[in-house]
Amino acid sequence: MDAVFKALADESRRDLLDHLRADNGQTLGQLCAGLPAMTRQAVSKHLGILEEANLVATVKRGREKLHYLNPVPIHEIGERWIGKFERSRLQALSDMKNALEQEKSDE
Amino acid sequence: MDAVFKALADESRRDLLDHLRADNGQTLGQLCAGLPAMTRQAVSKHLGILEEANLVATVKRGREKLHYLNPVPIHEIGERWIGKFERSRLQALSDMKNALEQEKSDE
DNA sequence: ACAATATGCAACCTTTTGGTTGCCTGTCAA
DNA sequence: TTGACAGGCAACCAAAAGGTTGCATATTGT
Repeated sequence: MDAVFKALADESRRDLLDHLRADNGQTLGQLCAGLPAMTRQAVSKHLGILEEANLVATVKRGREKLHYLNPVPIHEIGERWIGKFERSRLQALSDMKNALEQEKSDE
Repeated sequence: MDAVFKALADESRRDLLDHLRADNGQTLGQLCAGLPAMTRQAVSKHLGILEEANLVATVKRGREKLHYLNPVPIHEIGERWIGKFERSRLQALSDMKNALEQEKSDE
């Protein structure tokens, strides 16, 4: 679990997860295009860390490598500090918040 | 949100959250007693970081300061990368896992 | 008032981390 | 086969993070 938290501690890596969530199964090159402020080697290093933390799974296809977001470790974070009752209460709250924001963007 | 992930990146701070989850509202001194491998100043620093990340809320009572775990930011982590459908699926899986572990410890 | 208790603040040091540059390997298409 | 494309590896550097020591402040009980 330590690797998961360490991996999530960096903004660039969270951005990478965001990009994968928006478009799953991207190659290193594609992800680099989405983060122009970083060299390919830096992105590659970050992906390595995310992969080691089991937050992304990869499939090699020819000379390219596809990256997929794995949500399981993220889900397990909540299991650690949030009780069963608290969870449904918090979920209700954030659902309500989302709904309100939805309404707001509709008007 | 950055502060939250940074705060959770450290094992000692996660331990502190565990201790608070087990027994909410502890003072600095009490928490130190639970982590004998660290000086009071180190624990204090960690608590400061957790407080800044809004993961713990504090109440001053006389000369002591009580620390309470705040689960809201933790819950919001899942909201970022886990979709609505995925969430219920993952929850069902971990509930099943917990149930199986429960049975196992009963026998 | 005063000593003990509970915590806060700041300077300092060591390790870890994010990032870069440079070079190497493997795969595809002409 | 050969050049271009996709990615991997390693050494190195600057910045950030965790931890310690030392001292200061505030509250409590006698």
